Amino acid sequence: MERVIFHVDLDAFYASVEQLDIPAYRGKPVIVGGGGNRGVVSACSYEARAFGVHSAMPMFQARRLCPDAVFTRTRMERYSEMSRTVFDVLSRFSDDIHQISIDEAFLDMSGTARLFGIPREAGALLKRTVHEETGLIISVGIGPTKLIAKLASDYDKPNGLCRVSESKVIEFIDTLSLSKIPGIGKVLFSHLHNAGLKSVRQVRTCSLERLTHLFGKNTAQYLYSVVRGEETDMYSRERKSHSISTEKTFWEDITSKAILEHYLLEMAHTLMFRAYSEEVHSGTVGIKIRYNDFSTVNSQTTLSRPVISADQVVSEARKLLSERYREGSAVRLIGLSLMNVHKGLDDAQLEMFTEDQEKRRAVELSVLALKEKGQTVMKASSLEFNRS
DNA sequence: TCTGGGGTCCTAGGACCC
DNA sequence: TCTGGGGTCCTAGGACCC
Repeated sequence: MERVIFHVDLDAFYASVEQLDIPAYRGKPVIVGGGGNRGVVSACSYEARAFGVHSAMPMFQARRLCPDAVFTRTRMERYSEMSRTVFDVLSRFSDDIHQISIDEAFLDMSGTARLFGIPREAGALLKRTVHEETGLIISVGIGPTKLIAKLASDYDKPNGLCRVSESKVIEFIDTLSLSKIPGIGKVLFSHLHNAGLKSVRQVRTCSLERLTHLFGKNTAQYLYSVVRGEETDMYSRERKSHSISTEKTFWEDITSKAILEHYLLEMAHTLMFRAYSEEVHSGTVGIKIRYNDFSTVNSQTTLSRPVISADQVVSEARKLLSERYREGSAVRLIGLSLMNVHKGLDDAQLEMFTEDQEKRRAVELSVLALKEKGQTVMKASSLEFNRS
C-alpha cells in the first residue's frame, strides 16, 4: 500500500496571525520583522509579496518596495500560542506527527482512508477544520515521501492542496527548479549551474561518480536520491547534538570591548536561565563576533566539566573575546552559545563543583524562581549600563 | 542602506590514542 | 629514527533551513 505523507504549512504565518488579531490589517500588505534599519523581514502577507517583499529581505528594502505596508514587530508568544492550537487540530488527524518548525509539520496519514477518506478528501477536511477552529489557512502537500509532500505543499500555495501520487513523482519533480529543492541553497545552486546542471532532469542524467567528484560524497548521494524522488534521511535523522544560543545585532556598530563584555554578561544570564528551566547543561561555551564588514569569527572552548553558573559562562566568554576580538574594530553582532547540551545533571556531577560555584548556582536558581513569578531581578553590573 | 535570530549539519585539519 | 592507518574528540568556518 502506498505511504501517504502530509506536509502542512501555515501560510505567511506571523503575518496571518497579525491580520487575524487586528482586523484593520486584513487585506493589507503586512510586514513583520525587526525594527531599526538593520532588521530583516520575518514574514509578510501575500498582499506584501505582490510588491516583491519576501522573508529575510532587509527591512529598508521592504520599506522602499512597499512604503504603505503595515510594519509590525514579531510577537513570538502569540505565534507559539496559535501554533499550539493548530497542532492540537493536527493531532486529531494523525498520531504520527513530526513537527519541523513553529509553522510546519509532517503527518503520516497512511491507512486513514476509512476515517478521513482518500488523501485529497482528508487534506481538504484538514484544511477546513484548521480554518474553522483557528481562522488560519494552511497549505497541504501530499506525497509518498516526506520530501515529495514538502515539495507539493510549496507547489500550490497559498491555501494549497496538492497531491503527488507515487506514479507521478518523476513527472512532478521535473517541473521544479533546482532552487526549490530543500538543501539546494544559493551556493550549491550556482555550483550546479556552473557544472552545466541546470534542471532536475539534467542532474538525474549525471552519474553518482560525477556528482561525487563535483560535490563530495554526501551532497552527491543526496542529489542523486532527490532527483529520483527517493526519500532521503533529511527529515528522519537522529539529532546529533543540541545547542542553545542567543545573539544581538546592534543598532550601531560597537567598538568598545567593555560594552561587548556587558552584552556577553546579559546573554550569559539569558542562556543559563534557559538551561536551568529546560534542565540541561553543557560543557562547551562559544562566542560569535561579526564585524561591520560582515566577516565572522567563532570561538569555542570545551571544559572538563559542565558549566553550572552564568558567572562561569561569562568568564569563559570573556576569555574567548580577549583572544579573538581585534581591539578597536567595529562589531555589528555579538553572540553566545552553549553547545553539546545534555539533559540533566546528576548528584555525582554536582559534587565535582567547588563550594563557590555551587553558591553562585544557588543564587541564580533562586533568581530564576523569582523571574518565573514575574519579578525582575538584575545584577548590579548589568544595571550600570542600562541606566544610560 | 546593506544583509535577524534561532538552529542543524558538514568539512577539514590537528591532537591524541592504539 | 623521517614515519601507517583507523578512530575519536575538538575547533573554525560555512551552507542551509524556518
